[in-house]
Amino acid sequence: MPSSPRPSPPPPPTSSAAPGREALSRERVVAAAVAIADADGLGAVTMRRVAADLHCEAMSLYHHVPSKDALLAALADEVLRQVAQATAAVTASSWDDAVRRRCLAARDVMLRHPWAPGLVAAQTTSPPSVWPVYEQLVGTLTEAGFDDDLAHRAIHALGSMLLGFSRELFESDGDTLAPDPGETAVGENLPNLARMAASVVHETDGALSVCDTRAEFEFTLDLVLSGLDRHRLARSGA
Amino acid sequence: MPSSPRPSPPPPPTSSAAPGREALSRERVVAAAVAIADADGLGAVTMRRVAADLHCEAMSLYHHVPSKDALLAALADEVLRQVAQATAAVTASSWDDAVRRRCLAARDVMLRHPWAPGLVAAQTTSPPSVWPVYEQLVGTLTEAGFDDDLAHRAIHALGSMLLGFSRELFESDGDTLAPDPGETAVGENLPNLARMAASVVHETDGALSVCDTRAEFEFTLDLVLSGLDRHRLARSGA
DNA sequence: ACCTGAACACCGTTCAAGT
DNA sequence: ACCTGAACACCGTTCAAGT
Repeated sequence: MPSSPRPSPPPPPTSSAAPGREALSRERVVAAAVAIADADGLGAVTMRRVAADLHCEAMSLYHHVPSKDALLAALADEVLRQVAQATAAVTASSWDDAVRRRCLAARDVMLRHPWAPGLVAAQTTSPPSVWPVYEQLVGTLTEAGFDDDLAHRAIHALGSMLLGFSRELFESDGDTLAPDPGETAVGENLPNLARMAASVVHETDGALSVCDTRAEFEFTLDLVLSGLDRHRLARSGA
Repeated sequence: MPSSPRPSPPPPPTSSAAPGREALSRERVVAAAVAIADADGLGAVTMRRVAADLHCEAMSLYHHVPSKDALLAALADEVLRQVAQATAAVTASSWDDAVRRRCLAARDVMLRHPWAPGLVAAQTTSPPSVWPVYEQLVGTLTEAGFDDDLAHRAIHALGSMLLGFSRELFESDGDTLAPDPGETAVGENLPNLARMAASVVHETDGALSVCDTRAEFEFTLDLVLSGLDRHRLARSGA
C-alpha cells in the first residue's frame, strides 16, 4: 500500500493527503451553502464564498455539484427535507388538526430559513423532498373520507400554507402534481399520491383537466371568500 | 384643478443633440426592462442588456435609476400598477363577486409576467402601487359590513390570491399592512386603509398585535380547513 | 444636464495541469 | 479520483472626462 502521511488503521473520515481538512462531499457543500444563506442571505451564496468556508477553491465544488443552479436546487431540496421531517413527526386525533399542525411546523422551518420560500418557488422542477410531504397529506385526507378529487384540490389549496409560496396557483401549464414515475418507484413509496394522480388524470367530466390551475385558483379563492362571508355573518349577528 | 400631466407645449420628446435616438427617461428604462423580462426572463435583465436595447451605454441608465436593485423594484411596482388598473375597472353587484373578479384580474396580469410574483415577493419594502389595490379592497369589504379587524384578516388571507405570493404569511416581524404615512397623504388618498390600520393598531385584547403574522397564518389556515371540511361533508352526504 | 469610455472588483465556469 | 491555478466571458458600479 502506498505510503500515506496518515496510514491510521481506523481512518476517521478522511484519507486524503491534507491532514487538517475534511474530505469534500456533496453534503458538506450543501450544508455550507445553507449556513451562508442563513447568515448572510441567498445573495451571499457564491461558489467562491462556499469554497472559502470549506477551505478549498471554487473549482473544487464542481466535483460534487454540477453547477451553481444545481447547488441552489439542492438548497431548496434540503429545506423541504427538513419540512418533511418536521411534518412527519406530527400526530393528532382529527384530520384537520393534523394538517393544521403540519402547516405550522412547515412554517416554523421556513421562518428559520427566510430565503427558502422564494428559492423553492423559483425551482422549475419540483424538489423530490416535496413528495413525501404530499404523500402523507393525501394519506391523511383519504383516511378522513376525502375522495381523490377533493384531496387533489386540497393539496393545491394548502400548497402555499405548507410551502410558503403559491407558485402553482399562477402557473398556466398543468401536470404540477405528478411525481416523475420513473424516479423512485412511485407506486411503492408514494401509494396515495400515485392513486390520486391516476384518478385525477382520468377525470374528464369537464370540470378538471390534468391540472387546471385556473380551476384550482378559483376553488381556493371560493374557499377563502365563503369562509370570510361566514365570519361576516357571525359578527353581524352577534 | 386638473393640472395636465403633459404641460410641455410643443417640443416633441427629444431636444437633445442626437437626432435618431429618443431621450432616455425612467419610464423608458423600466419599459425596456419589462420587455426583456417578459421575453427572456428576469435573469436576462442586465444593465448592459437594457442599455443595449435602448441603444445607449450601461452607465447612462444610472442617470435615471440609482441602481439595479432600484430598477428591479421599479419593475415590481410597474406590474402592481397594472394590477391596480385591472382591479380598479372591476364592478360587481356583491362584495364577494367583486373580490373574486379582482383576484382573477390580478392573476391575469401576473400570468402575462411570470417573473412578477417572485420579484414582488422579494421586495423588502412594499411597492407603493400596492396600496390602491388594498384601499379598494378594504372599501368594498367595509361597505359589505366587515369591521376593521375582519377586513384586516381578509386582506392577509387574500394577499396571495391577489398578488401571487404569500410572503407576508411567512414573515415574523409585523407592521406589513401600514403604508408609510409620510409618503403621500395617506389619510386623503387611502382613507379606508388609514382608518383600518389605526383601528387594528389600537387593538389590544390579546388576539392581535400590530400584525401578528402567526395569527394571520392560522386564520387563513382555518378558513381553508373549515371550507374543505364542508366540502367533505357535502360529498359524503350525497 | 446628460451621456460615455475605461477601469475595478467581482461573478460562474472551462481547461489543462498537478497529485 | 480529486483538487487547483490561470484564464475567459461576463456582471454592477465608480470616476474622470466629454458634450
